[in-house]
Amino acid sequence: MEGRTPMKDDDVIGVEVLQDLDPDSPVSRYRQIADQLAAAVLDRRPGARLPSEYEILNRLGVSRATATQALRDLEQRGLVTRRQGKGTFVADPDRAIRSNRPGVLPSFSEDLRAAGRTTRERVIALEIASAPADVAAALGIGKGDDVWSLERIIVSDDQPVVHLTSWLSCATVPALSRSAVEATSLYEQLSQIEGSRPCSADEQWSAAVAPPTTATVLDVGRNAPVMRVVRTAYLHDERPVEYAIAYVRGETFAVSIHIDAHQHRSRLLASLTKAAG
Amino acid sequence: MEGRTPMKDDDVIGVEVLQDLDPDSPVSRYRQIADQLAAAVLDRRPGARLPSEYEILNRLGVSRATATQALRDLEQRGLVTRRQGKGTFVADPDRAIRSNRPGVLPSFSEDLRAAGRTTRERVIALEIASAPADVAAALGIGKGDDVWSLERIIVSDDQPVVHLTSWLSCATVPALSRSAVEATSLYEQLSQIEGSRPCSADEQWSAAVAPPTTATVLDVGRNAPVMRVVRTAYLHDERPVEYAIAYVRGETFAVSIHIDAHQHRSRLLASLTKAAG
DNA sequence: GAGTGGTCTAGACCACAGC
DNA sequence: CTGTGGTCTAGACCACTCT
Repeated sequence: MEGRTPMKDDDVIGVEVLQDLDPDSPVSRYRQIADQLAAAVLDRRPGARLPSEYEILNRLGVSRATATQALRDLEQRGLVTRRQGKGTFVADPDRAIRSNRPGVLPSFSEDLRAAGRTTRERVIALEIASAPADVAAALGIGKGDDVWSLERIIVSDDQPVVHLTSWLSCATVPALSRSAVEATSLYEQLSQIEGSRPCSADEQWSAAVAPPTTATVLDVGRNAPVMRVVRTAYLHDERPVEYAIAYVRGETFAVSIHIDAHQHRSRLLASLTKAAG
Repeated sequence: MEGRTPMKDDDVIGVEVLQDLDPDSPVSRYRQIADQLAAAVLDRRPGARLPSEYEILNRLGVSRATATQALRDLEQRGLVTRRQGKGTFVADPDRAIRSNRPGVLPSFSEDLRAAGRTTRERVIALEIASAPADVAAALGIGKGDDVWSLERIIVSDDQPVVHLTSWLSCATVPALSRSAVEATSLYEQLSQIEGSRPCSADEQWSAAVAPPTTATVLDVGRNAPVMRVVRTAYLHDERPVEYAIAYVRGETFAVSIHIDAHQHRSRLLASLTKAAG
């Protein structure tokens, strides 16, 4: 329809951004719509308006339920907010969910790049070791079994920010090379080994003092506060594939959480961001 | 089958738990179904099976979309996981979302109680002060404007765990009494003042060393690591109502995050839990 | 093959916001 | 009033899992 209230072009994402759907795509229709809109959202300022459900269904010839599902998908990713009677609008980027790439787990490097920082990874050591008790328990293998032990530093904007050690069962991940990890990333390498792509992860973030070696590597004082992150990553069938302990410079980064009780539902997003103060 | 929890035949939530819906209720049908199932889920062990969509629609006479929406609602709260071809199952409680109570923001006390600990709140000071710059900026008021300053300690299992200071604009919250806050909770009090119920919040968790007064109050050493939490709580119309800075004993509690890339979607839950190690 | 959830259609009525 | 999202119906086809 023509004749909308005069508004800056900047504040509206028109239906024109939507290309016809690919009927042969394995990707569902609502997902194709959502992905197109997600790309458009990135350029826009918070508060910009998205096409309404009816505009989408008229443009693409889908049912309303499909248009609704596309917009709800974006809402769940934290990219937009929806208001009854008003419309769908670009959300505050601080409140976006960590990874928007489907099926891919966010890594520390990704978090940092999402925060607008450069990243570089350096492998300190990659070797086969025998699993300590805590590692064996987390990976569901026997104590003393062979595991890859991978120690890395993530350097961001020329400052060492994360010191992390990962353990992976040699039974699950037969081969791993230092050059490949340095060239791409650990998760990238795992994705290329059939069936060893991590699909979910549990992380625990707590405050701690930097252990001596970490303090040296991160170039902080002996009793410096750090975020201690314990991560277990799982395969599609819930078998653990990676157990990692990371230390993040405490004064530099924080976990941001947004809690939303609108609409009688608690929603919760998180991202690694610059710490306040 | 491998799965982290073995399953018995009797780990089934039958359709019998579902009572007929109240057609006069202002609560939507899918929400009534979800709430009934949520109550049933609490008693069950992870892995227990929920009624299928078809069992629900046959039992209650709703359409399949409504049954689907109920189960998807539970999935978004982190209470269940759904698997194509298999069914819907009770999720690991560690992966549940922080607050399951609709429309209510989780507080530190709630987090601790959810972790199975007792809590007690003690008000150290409640007074009207003039807003410092950072508080004024967060609350969207002028520097020096009148604000409530509320300093509290949360004691859990006879140990001081959280030291927090909240600031609230006197313009938004005209009255506040020490006894009322001690008897219930700050958020409970705010809920009873028309229009001052917090609906959403941003939190930032970072690692820090305990400031001197906090170290004394929490009974930790001078350079002890703590979680520094900065929270801004918002009303329904997005106006800020509370700005708070809290310090949580670092070695005791952690933020747990679960990232799920199943089904081409990143999902993210968080809860305050006991720290590992 | 039977049962499950994933997706989709083509309608419908409602509550809410803004004019 | 119109336009928005919230909810709902009564179907449908599909992909996946298990037997």
